[in-house]
Amino acid sequence: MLKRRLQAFTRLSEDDRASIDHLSGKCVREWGAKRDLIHEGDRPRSVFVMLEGWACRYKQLPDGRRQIVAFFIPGDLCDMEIYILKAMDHSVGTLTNVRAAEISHHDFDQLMLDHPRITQALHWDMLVTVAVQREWTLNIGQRTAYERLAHLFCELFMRLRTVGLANGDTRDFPINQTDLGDATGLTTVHVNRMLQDLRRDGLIELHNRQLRLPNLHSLMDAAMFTPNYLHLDHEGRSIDANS
Amino acid sequence: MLKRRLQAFTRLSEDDRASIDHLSGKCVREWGAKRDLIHEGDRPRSVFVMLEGWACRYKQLPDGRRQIVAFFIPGDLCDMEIYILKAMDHSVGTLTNVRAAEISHHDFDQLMLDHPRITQALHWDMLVTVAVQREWTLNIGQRTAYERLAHLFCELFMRLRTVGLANGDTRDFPINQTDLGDATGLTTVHVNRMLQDLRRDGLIELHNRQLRLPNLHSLMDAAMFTPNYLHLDHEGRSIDANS
DNA sequence: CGGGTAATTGACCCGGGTCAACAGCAGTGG
DNA sequence: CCACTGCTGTTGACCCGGGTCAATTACCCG
Repeated sequence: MLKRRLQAFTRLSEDDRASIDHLSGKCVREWGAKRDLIHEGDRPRSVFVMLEGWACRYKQLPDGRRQIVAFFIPGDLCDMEIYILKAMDHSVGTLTNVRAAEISHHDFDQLMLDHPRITQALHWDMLVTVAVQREWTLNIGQRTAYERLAHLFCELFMRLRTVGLANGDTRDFPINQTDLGDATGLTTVHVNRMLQDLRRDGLIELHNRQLRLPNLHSLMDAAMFTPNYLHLDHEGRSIDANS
Repeated sequence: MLKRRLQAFTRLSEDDRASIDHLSGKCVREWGAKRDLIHEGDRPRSVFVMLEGWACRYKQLPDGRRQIVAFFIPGDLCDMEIYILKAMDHSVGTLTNVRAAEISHHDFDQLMLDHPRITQALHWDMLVTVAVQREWTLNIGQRTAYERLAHLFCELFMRLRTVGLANGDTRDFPINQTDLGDATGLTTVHVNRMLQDLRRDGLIELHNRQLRLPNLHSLMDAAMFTPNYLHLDHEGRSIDANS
């Protein structure tokens, strides 16, 4: 999956891909839902490559208010960068059961030294991560509740496709309404109501942890979504319309 | 200023500092207030080092709603990273008159090649930028209007200090209420009212583009501000209480 | 069948938005 | 020196998107 994700940016050699596979299989661990992989204040340790399940970065205020600031889906890297820093400024927690590969800093550094194209792809990955964070700031700061949710669905829909977790116009989407609320700065109750509106308008279908977007174009319009900030317009990109 | 900022992270050699000074003086340009240095959709060009004045990154929705996603103050770098990407996903505009040094990618790459400590410091800078972006997401997503503004003041207050733009407990603060609103996801009217509340509570004094924080500790409490996400706890950090 | 999590609903409320007018003040030109 | 313009800050009246609280329903899953 990581392979797949990086190849959205650049072509990797056989050798590059083999190295990624090797590291991704070296130390695989599992977590249940709602566990912390690492907590704010901890010293950053290893790098994780998400293999299965969903996780998130989140921050919390002293009184308990919680903001999810990013979602991790399979193929995503957690915190590769952070290891220069002394302490985590946020937590990473699972949302579902998660399988992930833990990679030591040493192995990770070595990977980058040996594979310049991977290094470049990782740099791209970091830039995209920041771009997404900026888009979230816009999303929460300016869009209405209805638009925010629509936008989030568009984004995740596209991201899931680029790592191959696509099935026509539907995707596994194992996120509950509380987490959607924490990600969009809304309450569960209001998320529920807006989902109903989105359903009524024929823009989403969401049952049994399955998300179907029957009319992606209209949804994008409603969300004022443009995929430019995901920066998928690169040589290695596999352009396959809807799979 | 850039020097100063990077030295918050690591000690630079005489030579490092000289090179930064050299590049920062090489091609200095000026802009009036409310001009765009670069606009969403443009191909990223050079790197800018802010020398004087304030600028911001912002994004806009098709209907005109505008979100400032970051402030640039002297010493900040704009878009050093972006040049791998094909098109800007946001704009950079001035808020006041601005003087900045424009550095070509070539010169910039060369600087990094020749000065590993600078490279590392720039990497740190990028990580801090993302961390700030995450904090903004939390700020807008979870804090109330009053808290949001309080938090913004704390953050900028500290950042201004680390680049030496400090004068006891007061700082130049040339930002109008509209921009404060665009940065916090609030309307001008409401910003105005919350500023009045903050003044009434003795937490801020803001006249004539001068910000004084007579009781920083209480303001931080009110904002639930912790400076951890600025990651200033490094070897090179100049620990000077309040200057 | 029981217990736990997630989704849904209704009644009510409030933080913050909207709209529109007005005041203060610096700059500019006559 | 003054009228004019434009920007920024301020105020008041009113409204609405979204929050709060609390109860209820639908699902799992063992």
